[in-house]
Amino acid sequence: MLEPILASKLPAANAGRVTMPQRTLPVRRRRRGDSVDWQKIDLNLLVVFAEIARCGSVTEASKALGLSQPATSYALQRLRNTLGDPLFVKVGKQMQPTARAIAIEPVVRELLERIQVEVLRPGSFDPRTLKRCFRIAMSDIGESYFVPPLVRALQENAPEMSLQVHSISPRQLEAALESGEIDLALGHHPDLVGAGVHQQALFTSRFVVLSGAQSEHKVFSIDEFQKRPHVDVCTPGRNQEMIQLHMKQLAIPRQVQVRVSRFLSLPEILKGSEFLAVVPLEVAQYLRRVANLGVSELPFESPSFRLMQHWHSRFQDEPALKWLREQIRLQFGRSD
DNA sequence: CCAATCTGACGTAAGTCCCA
DNA sequence: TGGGACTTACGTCAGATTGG
Repeated sequence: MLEPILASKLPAANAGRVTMPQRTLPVRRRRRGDSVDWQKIDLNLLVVFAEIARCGSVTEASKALGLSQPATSYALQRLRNTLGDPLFVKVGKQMQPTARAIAIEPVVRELLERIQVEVLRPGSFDPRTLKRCFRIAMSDIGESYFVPPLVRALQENAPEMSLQVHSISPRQLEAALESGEIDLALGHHPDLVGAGVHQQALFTSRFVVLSGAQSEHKVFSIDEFQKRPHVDVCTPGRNQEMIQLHMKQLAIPRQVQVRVSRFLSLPEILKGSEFLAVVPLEVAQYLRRVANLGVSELPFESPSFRLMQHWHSRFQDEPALKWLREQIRLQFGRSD
């Protein structure tokens, strides 16, 4: 049995019932260099810890855990002895976490999550039967390019899974990946290089000129490119900024007469007009297919950019997301 | 192999503390 | 002062270990 935390051997006259000790529990301190006694640590204690931290109450935690309140309290006592810290102290009606509890809570949560995903679930993953909704962030045109092949792959291999596309500004992407609001971000996101973010390059792309008539398959001279009126697409993504900056650096002035926020606005503006638009190759190919627009090379060397898939390390090993990333790599990945 | 013993977790009952 | 919340002693039980 564990040593009782409190010196509570009672006088016989007290008939076995204890006088309550001081509120501040004299927890046995673990000395630096003490080795952990693995025989005393029990993962269930971490589950109890996480639940008390979540509820701020031993009683509420015990209800959530399906234990009696004393059993939960006893579990907390064992964890206190193991870690050498009170972990929670009663402040008013709440059990407030100590500094140590605040420090270890995210670690404990991540551990429990990983155990659930990597230890308890593996082997049970079957894309044919798993019901899951994948949440992917991409641009409007990204939706048109990435989603159709992805939906076909899902229908073929994972009929129970569904897809939700989110439009999230580049600045909020990292937080959305970290919180699990989205599972994956697809596109050109050079800023998305946070410590916890993993990435995989799918392919390299470049910019081309989109014009109103499909017959217009020529290479524009720099003069004509500059003379014709332009439509600029100002999407929240980074690649439009990149090409606009590139042309500025090359000192290629253009007459930008229209600025729009979506690629999908281009067909109606370009059709039958003199307007030109500089867009990524995949966007141009898509719009040529659906709207009979003309696609030409730029009259100067185009900068290139890489289309990637990004995800957070928290979900690096989740089987369903591993499977999804592999499907995306198979569908869109190509060595350039 | 089986009975005795040990160990540890849980529930009950009850004491204490704190706040409204 | 009563009620809610936490803690502890003690009894019980189940699983592990030990010894014949």
